[in-house]
Amino acid sequence: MGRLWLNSRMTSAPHLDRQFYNRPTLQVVRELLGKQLVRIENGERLAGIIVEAEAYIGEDDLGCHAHVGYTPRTRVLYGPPGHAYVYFTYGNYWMLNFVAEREGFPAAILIRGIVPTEGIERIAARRPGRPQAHWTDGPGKICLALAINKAQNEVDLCASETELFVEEGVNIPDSCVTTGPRVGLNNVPEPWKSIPWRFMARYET
DNA sequence: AGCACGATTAACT
DNA sequence: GTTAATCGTGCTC
Repeated sequence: MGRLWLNSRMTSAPHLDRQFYNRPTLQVVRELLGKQLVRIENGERLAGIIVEAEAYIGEDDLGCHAHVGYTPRTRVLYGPPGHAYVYFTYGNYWMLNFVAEREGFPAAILIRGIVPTEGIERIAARRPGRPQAHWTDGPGKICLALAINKAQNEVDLCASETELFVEEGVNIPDSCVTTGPRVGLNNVPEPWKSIPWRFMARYET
């Protein structure tokens, strides 16, 4: 895959709109593969192609934070789609999610892997001493690399002037997509522990 | 007020 | 493969 065409005319690349997120979560996750995540930091674009994501769908999903219902933490999940849900875990790491489905139904997509495309030097500076292949190959690493934390929680991904959004990227054919159980749900009962809501793209730069 | 646990990472054996 | 680090969240007392 060559250089992304939109790099040379980025000002014309539109944010994905709210209707993109206002759909069944599994459909949104699949279509997010290959899209470009963009973080505007001090006017500079930091970006990467999304290659791994997971779905967390509703209060019935015991792996989803919304299984505890409406709390201060899960409030954003019940809000309108197309917003960021950023939470803190393991005492160290931030996790970036996108809210999906209609307002009132709590669902989110965890961004687990991206391939950096823009702002490489700034990203590298935040991942000192580590090989490029491991800069953004985990949900906590993405937030470190792109300077995402609680300040980005509840950010509107669809607003015209937003610091975080998704735009068109590259096509990922079905032949390059694999699915499997979500990661890290060790104490979650079946079937939620093993349901194949993790989506991964084979993507060669 | 105290407790158990976590949608992880990096370092270690 | 195993494990420590580290603290916000939600639950119990």
